[in-house]
Amino acid sequence: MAFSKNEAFTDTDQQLALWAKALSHPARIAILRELAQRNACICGELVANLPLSQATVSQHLKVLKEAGLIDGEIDGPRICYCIDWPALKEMENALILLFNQIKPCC
Amino acid sequence: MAFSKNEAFTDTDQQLALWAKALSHPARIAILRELAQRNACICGELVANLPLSQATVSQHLKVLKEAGLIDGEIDGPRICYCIDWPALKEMENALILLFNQIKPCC
DNA sequence: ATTGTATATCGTAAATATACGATTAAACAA
DNA sequence: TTGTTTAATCGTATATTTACGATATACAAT
Repeated sequence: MAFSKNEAFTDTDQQLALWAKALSHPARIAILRELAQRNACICGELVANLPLSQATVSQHLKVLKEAGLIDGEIDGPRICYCIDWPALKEMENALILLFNQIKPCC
Repeated sequence: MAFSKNEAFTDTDQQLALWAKALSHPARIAILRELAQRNACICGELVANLPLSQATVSQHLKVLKEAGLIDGEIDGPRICYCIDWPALKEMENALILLFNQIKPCC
Protein backbone atom coordinates (compact mmCIF):
# COMPACT_ATOMS: atom_id res chain seq x y z
CA MET A 1 0.00 0.00 0.00
CA ALA A 2 1.19 3.50 -0.63
CA PHE A 3 0.42 3.86 3.04
CA SER A 4 -2.15 2.35 5.32
CA LYS A 5 -5.40 4.18 6.02
CA ASN A 6 -6.33 2.03 8.97
CA GLU A 7 -6.57 4.99 11.31
CA ALA A 8 -9.67 6.03 9.39
CA PHE A 9 -11.61 3.09 10.79
CA THR A 10 -13.05 2.49 14.25
CA ASP A 11 -10.83 1.11 17.00
CA THR A 12 -13.13 -1.88 17.21
CA ASP A 13 -12.76 -2.76 13.56
CA GLN A 14 -9.01 -2.18 13.67
CA GLN A 15 -8.69 -4.53 16.64
CA LEU A 16 -10.88 -7.14 14.97
CA ALA A 17 -8.75 -6.90 11.84
CA LEU A 18 -5.56 -7.37 13.88
CA TRP A 19 -6.93 -10.46 15.56
CA ALA A 20 -8.14 -11.84 12.25
CA LYS A 21 -4.71 -11.23 10.77
CA ALA A 22 -3.17 -13.24 13.61
CA LEU A 23 -5.44 -16.14 12.60
CA SER A 24 -4.84 -15.69 8.89
CA HIS A 25 -2.13 -18.33 8.53
CA PRO A 26 -2.77 -22.05 9.04
CA ALA A 27 0.50 -22.45 10.93
CA ARG A 28 -0.65 -19.99 13.55
CA ILE A 29 -3.99 -21.75 13.90
CA ALA A 30 -2.14 -25.04 14.27
CA ILE A 31 0.10 -23.49 16.93
CA LEU A 32 -2.90 -22.28 18.92
CA ARG A 33 -4.48 -25.74 18.68
CA GLU A 34 -1.36 -27.42 19.92
CA LEU A 35 -0.81 -24.96 22.75
CA ALA A 36 -4.39 -25.53 23.86
CA GLN A 37 -4.06 -29.31 23.72
CA ARG A 38 -0.84 -29.40 25.69
CA ASN A 39 -1.82 -26.46 27.87
CA ALA A 40 1.71 -25.18 27.42
CA CYS A 41 4.50 -26.12 25.14
CA ILE A 42 8.13 -25.38 24.61
CA CYS A 43 9.08 -23.87 21.30
CA GLY A 44 11.04 -26.94 20.23
CA GLU A 45 7.97 -29.16 20.38
CA LEU A 46 6.12 -26.79 18.10
CA VAL A 47 9.02 -26.77 15.64
CA ALA A 48 9.10 -30.58 15.71
CA ASN A 49 5.40 -30.78 14.91
CA LEU A 50 5.24 -28.21 12.15
CA PRO A 51 6.55 -28.48 8.58
CA LEU A 52 8.45 -25.23 8.97
CA SER A 53 11.95 -24.23 9.99
CA GLN A 54 12.79 -23.11 13.50
CA ALA A 55 13.23 -19.53 12.31
CA THR A 56 9.82 -19.49 10.64
CA VAL A 57 8.05 -20.98 13.65
CA SER A 58 9.71 -18.37 15.84
CA GLN A 59 8.40 -15.68 13.52
CA HIS A 60 4.83 -17.03 13.72
CA LEU A 61 5.14 -17.17 17.50
CA LYS A 62 6.17 -13.53 17.46
CA VAL A 63 3.08 -12.60 15.45
CA LEU A 64 0.83 -14.42 17.92
CA LYS A 65 2.64 -12.78 20.83
CA GLU A 66 2.34 -9.32 19.29
CA ALA A 67 -1.37 -9.94 18.79
CA GLY A 68 -1.51 -10.66 22.51
CA LEU A 69 -2.83 -14.18 22.04
CA ILE A 70 0.08 -16.07 23.60
CA ASP A 71 2.72 -15.57 26.27
CA GLY A 72 6.25 -16.91 26.37
CA GLU A 73 8.08 -17.63 29.59
CA ILE A 74 11.74 -18.44 29.94
CA ASP A 75 12.25 -21.95 31.31
CA GLY A 76 15.94 -22.58 31.60
CA PRO A 77 17.37 -22.52 28.11
CA ARG A 78 13.93 -22.92 26.57
CA ILE A 79 10.84 -20.79 26.15
CA CYS A 80 7.55 -22.20 27.34
CA TYR A 81 4.62 -20.83 25.37
CA CYS A 82 1.06 -20.80 26.50
CA ILE A 83 -2.18 -19.24 25.40
CA ASP A 84 -3.25 -15.97 26.98
CA TRP A 85 -6.72 -17.20 27.86
CA PRO A 86 -8.22 -13.83 28.80
CA ALA A 87 -7.04 -12.35 25.50
CA LEU A 88 -8.34 -15.31 23.54
CA LYS A 89 -11.69 -14.98 25.27
CA GLU A 90 -11.72 -11.28 24.45
CA MET A 91 -11.10 -12.04 20.79
CA GLU A 92 -13.78 -14.70 20.80
CA ASN A 93 -16.28 -12.32 22.38
CA ALA A 94 -15.45 -9.55 19.91
CA LEU A 95 -15.90 -11.88 16.97
CA ILE A 96 -19.17 -13.23 18.31
CA LEU A 97 -20.35 -9.66 18.81
CA LEU A 98 -19.38 -8.90 15.21
CA PHE A 99 -21.33 -11.90 13.99
CA ASN A 100 -24.34 -10.75 16.00
CA GLN A 101 -24.10 -7.36 14.33
CA ILE A 102 -23.75 -8.94 10.92
CA LYS A 103 -27.08 -10.73 10.74
CA PRO A 104 -29.93 -10.61 8.26
CA CYS A 105 -31.90 -7.55 9.28
CA CYS A 106 -35.02 -6.66 7.28
CA MET B 1 7.60 -16.02 1.36
CA ALA B 2 9.93 -18.00 -0.82
CA PHE B 3 6.79 -19.93 -1.51
CA SER B 4 3.81 -20.86 0.58
CA LYS B 5 3.70 -24.15 2.48
CA ASN B 6 0.00 -23.96 3.15
CA GLU B 7 -0.66 -27.31 1.52
CA ALA B 8 1.14 -28.91 4.46
CA PHE B 9 -1.73 -27.98 6.78
CA THR B 10 -5.20 -29.45 7.14
CA ASP B 11 -7.98 -28.29 4.84
CA THR B 12 -9.87 -27.06 7.88
CA ASP B 13 -7.05 -24.83 9.04
CA GLN B 14 -6.40 -23.58 5.52
CA GLN B 15 -10.06 -22.62 5.14
CA LEU B 16 -10.11 -20.95 8.55
CA ALA B 17 -6.99 -18.99 7.61
CA LEU B 18 -8.59 -17.86 4.33
CA TRP B 19 -11.68 -16.63 6.13
CA ALA B 20 -9.58 -14.89 8.74
CA LYS B 21 -7.58 -13.23 6.00
CA ALA B 22 -10.80 -11.92 4.48
CA LEU B 23 -11.57 -10.29 7.84
CA SER B 24 -8.04 -9.01 8.34
CA HIS B 25 -8.62 -5.49 7.05
CA PRO B 26 -10.90 -2.99 8.80
CA ALA B 27 -12.32 -1.81 5.48
CA ARG B 28 -13.61 -5.30 4.77
CA ILE B 29 -15.17 -5.58 8.21
CA ALA B 30 -16.79 -2.19 7.67
CA ILE B 31 -18.11 -3.35 4.30
CA LEU B 32 -19.65 -6.47 5.84
CA ARG B 33 -21.26 -4.34 8.58
CA GLU B 34 -22.74 -1.97 6.06
CA LEU B 35 -24.00 -4.72 3.78
CA ALA B 36 -25.68 -6.35 6.76
CA GLN B 37 -27.29 -3.12 7.92
CA ARG B 38 -28.65 -2.25 4.50
CA ASN B 39 -29.31 -5.86 3.60
CA ALA B 40 -27.87 -5.05 0.18
CA CYS B 41 -25.96 -2.16 -1.19
CA ILE B 42 -24.71 -0.85 -4.49
CA CYS B 43 -21.00 -0.45 -4.83
CA GLY B 44 -21.25 3.33 -5.10
CA GLU B 45 -22.81 3.64 -1.65
CA LEU B 46 -19.93 1.70 -0.16
CA VAL B 47 -17.41 3.94 -1.92
CA ALA B 48 -19.25 7.01 -0.62
CA ASN B 49 -19.12 5.74 2.96
CA LEU B 50 -15.52 4.60 3.05
CA PRO B 51 -12.38 6.74 3.14
CA LEU B 52 -10.95 4.89 0.16
CA SER B 53 -10.94 5.33 -3.58
CA GLN B 54 -13.34 3.53 -5.87
CA ALA B 55 -10.54 1.30 -7.14
CA THR B 56 -9.51 0.29 -3.64
CA VAL B 57 -13.06 -0.46 -2.51
CA SER B 58 -13.53 -2.56 -5.62
CA GLN B 59 -10.40 -4.49 -4.71
CA HIS B 60 -11.67 -5.15 -1.17
CA LEU B 61 -15.01 -6.28 -2.60
CA LYS B 62 -13.12 -8.70 -4.83
CA VAL B 63 -11.33 -10.16 -1.81
CA LEU B 64 -14.62 -10.67 0.03
CA LYS B 65 -16.17 -12.19 -3.10
CA GLU B 66 -13.24 -14.55 -3.59
CA ALA B 67 -13.55 -15.62 0.04
CA GLY B 68 -17.16 -16.46 -0.79
CA LEU B 69 -18.57 -14.08 1.81
CA ILE B 70 -20.47 -11.76 -0.55
CA ASP B 71 -22.23 -11.88 -3.88
CA GLY B 72 -22.52 -9.19 -6.51
CA GLU B 73 -25.46 -8.89 -8.85
CA ILE B 74 -25.77 -6.63 -11.85
CA ASP B 75 -28.52 -4.05 -11.42
CA GLY B 76 -28.62 -1.86 -14.48
CA PRO B 77 -25.34 -0.01 -14.71
CA ARG B 78 -24.56 -0.79 -11.06
CA ILE B 79 -23.60 -3.81 -9.03
CA CYS B 80 -25.68 -4.66 -6.01
CA TYR B 81 -23.69 -6.44 -3.33
CA CYS B 82 -25.09 -8.55 -0.59
CA ILE B 83 -23.80 -10.93 2.04
CA ASP B 84 -23.79 -14.64 1.26
CA TRP B 85 -25.56 -15.61 4.46
CA PRO B 86 -25.00 -19.37 4.24
CA ALA B 87 -21.28 -18.79 3.73
CA LEU B 88 -21.10 -16.31 6.58
CA LYS B 89 -22.88 -18.79 8.83
CA GLU B 90 -20.44 -21.49 7.77
CA MET B 91 -17.51 -19.24 8.68
CA GLU B 92 -19.10 -18.36 11.99
CA ASN B 93 -19.67 -22.04 12.80
CA ALA B 94 -16.12 -22.97 11.84
CA LEU B 95 -14.69 -20.22 14.04
CA ILE B 96 -16.90 -21.18 16.97
CA LEU B 97 -15.80 -24.78 16.53
CA LEU B 98 -12.18 -23.61 16.55
CA PHE B 99 -12.77 -21.66 19.76
CA ASN B 100 -14.34 -24.74 21.31
CA GLN B 101 -11.27 -26.73 20.39
CA ILE B 102 -8.99 -24.05 21.77
CA LYS B 103 -10.08 -24.10 25.37
CA PRO B 104 -8.22 -24.65 28.65
CA CYS B 105 -7.93 -28.39 28.91
CA CYS B 106 -6.13 -29.88 31.90
C1' DA C 1 35.80 -20.27 31.31
C1' DT C 2 34.05 -23.50 27.97
C1' DT C 3 30.77 -26.17 25.82
C1' DG C 4 26.24 -27.42 24.46
C1' DT C 5 21.34 -26.49 23.80
C1' DA C 6 17.38 -23.67 22.71
C1' DT C 7 15.45 -19.73 20.76
C1' DA C 8 15.50 -15.10 18.84
C1' DT C 9 17.08 -12.10 15.47
C1' DC C 10 19.41 -10.71 11.11
C1' DG C 11 19.74 -10.67 6.29
C1' DT C 12 17.62 -11.67 2.26
C1' DA C 13 14.52 -13.23 -1.48
C1' DA C 14 10.11 -13.80 -3.29
C1' DA C 15 5.16 -13.38 -2.84
C1' DT C 16 1.22 -10.89 -1.48
C1' DA C 17 -1.38 -6.84 0.08
C1' DT C 18 -2.72 -2.04 -0.06
C1' DA C 19 -3.66 2.05 -2.40
C1' DC C 20 -4.73 5.04 -6.23
C1' DG C 21 -4.96 7.22 -10.95
C1' DA C 22 -6.05 5.97 -15.50
C1' DT C 23 -8.36 3.17 -18.53
C1' DT C 24 -11.72 -0.17 -20.02
C1' DA C 25 -16.12 -2.38 -20.19
C1' DA C 26 -20.99 -2.76 -19.51
C1' DA C 27 -25.57 -1.01 -19.20
C1' DC C 28 -28.62 2.23 -20.04
C1' DA C 29 -30.63 6.82 -21.92
C1' DA C 30 -31.18 10.25 -25.28
C1' DT D 1 -25.13 5.91 -32.56
C1' DT D 2 -23.44 8.76 -28.97
C1' DG D 3 -22.95 9.99 -24.45
C1' DT D 4 -23.36 9.05 -19.38
C1' DT D 5 -22.90 6.47 -15.46
C1' DT D 6 -21.01 2.73 -12.79
C1' DA D 7 -17.79 -0.53 -11.57
C1' DA D 8 -13.91 -3.58 -12.86
C1' DT D 9 -9.33 -3.93 -14.26
C1' DC D 10 -4.61 -2.33 -15.41
C1' DG D 11 -0.36 -0.37 -14.18
C1' DT D 12 2.44 0.97 -10.66
C1' DA D 13 4.57 2.14 -6.18
C1' DT D 14 5.29 0.86 -1.63
C1' DA D 15 4.65 -2.02 2.48
C1' DT D 16 4.10 -6.27 4.56
C1' DT D 17 4.27 -11.26 4.85
C1' DT D 18 6.39 -15.65 4.46
C1' DA D 19 10.25 -18.48 4.46
C1' DC D 20 14.90 -19.98 5.53
C1' DG D 21 20.01 -20.11 6.44
C1' DA D 22 23.23 -17.96 9.30
C1' DT D 23 24.30 -15.77 13.37
C1' DA D 24 23.70 -14.03 17.98
C1' DT D 25 22.03 -14.60 22.60
C1' DA D 26 20.78 -16.71 26.91
C1' DC D 27 21.08 -20.18 29.98
C1' DA D 28 22.85 -24.88 31.97
C1' DA D 29 26.23 -27.94 32.89
C1' DT D 30 30.81 -29.24 33.25
